[in-house]
Amino acid sequence: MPVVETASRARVDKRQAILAAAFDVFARRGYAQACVKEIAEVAGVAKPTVYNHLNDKETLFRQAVDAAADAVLAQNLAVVERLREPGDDPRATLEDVAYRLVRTCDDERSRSLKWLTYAQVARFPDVVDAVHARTGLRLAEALADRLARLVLAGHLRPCEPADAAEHLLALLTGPMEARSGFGMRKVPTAQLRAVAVNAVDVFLRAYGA
Amino acid sequence: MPVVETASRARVDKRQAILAAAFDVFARRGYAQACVKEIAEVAGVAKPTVYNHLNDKETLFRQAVDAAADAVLAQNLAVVERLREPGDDPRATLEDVAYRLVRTCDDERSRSLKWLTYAQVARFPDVVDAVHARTGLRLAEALADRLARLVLAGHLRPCEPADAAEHLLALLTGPMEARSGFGMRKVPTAQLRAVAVNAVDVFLRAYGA
DNA sequence: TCTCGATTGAACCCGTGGGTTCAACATACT
DNA sequence: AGTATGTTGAACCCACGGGTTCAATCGAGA
Repeated sequence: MPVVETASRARVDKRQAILAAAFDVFARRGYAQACVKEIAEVAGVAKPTVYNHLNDKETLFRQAVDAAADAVLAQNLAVVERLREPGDDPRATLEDVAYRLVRTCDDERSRSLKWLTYAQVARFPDVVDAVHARTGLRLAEALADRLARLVLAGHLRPCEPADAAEHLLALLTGPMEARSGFGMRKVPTAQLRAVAVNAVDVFLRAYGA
Repeated sequence: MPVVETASRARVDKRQAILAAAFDVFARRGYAQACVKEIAEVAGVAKPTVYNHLNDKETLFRQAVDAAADAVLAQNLAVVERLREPGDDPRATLEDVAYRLVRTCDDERSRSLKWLTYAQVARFPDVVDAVHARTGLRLAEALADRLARLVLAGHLRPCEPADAAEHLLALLTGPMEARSGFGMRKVPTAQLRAVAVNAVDVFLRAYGA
C-alpha cells in the first residue's frame, strides 16, 4: 500500500469527519448559534485544523449541506426507482413507495437538512435553491417519469405526469409537516403508514384508471 | 378628551410602532442578524425607548411574531368563512376559497411569518408550536367544519372532514411552497390560479359526491 | 535517527451587538 | 412656574465568537 495514499486517506477522513460534525452541530444549533469550536470538538480535531481544511464558517456550512443534500437525494431516488416494476397491484406498490418516502422524510438527516436550509434563507438564498433543486425538483421529475409509465400501462388515467407527481408529493409532505411539527419531532410509525395510505387513496381516487 | 388617554395612547402607538418595526426587520434579516438599533431606527425611536417598552430582544421577537400570527389567522379564517354559503356550484365556491387562500399564503406577511418562525426552531421551539397551532391547526379545524357541512349537504361524499381538510390544504400549500421557493419570492397570479384550480380539481375527484 | 509536514492547544485580536447608564430635554398635568 | 414621566442620543460595558498566530508535538517516511 503506497504511503502517499494512507496520508491522503487520513486527510480525507479528517475532512469527512469535520463535515459530518459540522452538519451535526449546524443541525442542532442553527447557523448563527453553531460555533466552530464546538464543531472541532465534535469532529475530534483542533480548531486550526478545521480552518486548515475549510476556509471559513460559510464554506463549512455549504459543503456540509451539499453533502447531506446529495445523500438525501440518493435515498429518495432509490425509493422512487421501486416504481419501475409496479407488479400487478399498483395500489400496493404506490403505498409501499409512499411509505418509504415519508419514512425518508422523517429520518434525522432529512428533517435537519430541511429546516436548516429553510432557516438560512435570509443569509444564503442560493443554498436553498440548490438544495430544493436536488431534493424537491429532482424527486418530482423522477416520480413524474414513473407515473408516466403507469399511465401508459393503464394503471392511471391519462394526465399530466408532472402535476400528478406534484400532487402525490404534496399529499405526502403536507400532512408530514403538520405531524412532525415542521420537522422538529419524529412521527410514530403508525402515523407514517396512515399518511402514506391516505395519500395514496386520495391520489388513486383522483388519478386512478 | 381626557389627558391620560392621550398619554397612554401615545405609549400604545409607540409600542405598536416598535413591534411593527421589529417584525419588519426580523423578517428581512432573520433573528440573529437583526440588531435592536435598526429596529429602533425603523420605528423612529431611540434604542433605550425600545428597552423601555419591551424587556429584551427575545420578548421583542415573541410579541412581534404573536401579533403577526394573529393577523394571518384572522385573514385565513375570514376566507374559509366564505364556504358557509356554498351557493349552487360547490366547485366554483371551492375554487374561489382556494384561490384566496393561496393568495393569503403568498402575501408578504404570511411568507415572512412562516420562514421566520421556521428559521428559529432551534432557538424558540415553542414559538413554532404556537404559530403552527394558530395558523395551521386552527385553519384546518375551521376548514374541516365547513367541509363537514358540505358533506351533509350532499356536495361531497361521506368522509372524515379532518382528513379532507388536511388533504385540500396539502394540495394548496405543497405546490405553493415549491413555486415560491420556500416562501422567498412572490408567485405570479396566473400560477396562483392554476394551483388553486388544480388542487380543487384533484380534491373533488377524490372527495366529490 | 533525522526530517518534514500536519496537528495541537492556548493565547490572542477584533468586530459585532445586546443591554445599561446618564445627563439633557420635551411634554403634559397641577 | 413647578413637577413628574417619558424620550433622546451618545457613550459605555461586556460577552461571544470568527479567524489567526505560534511554539510545541506527533507521525510517517528516508
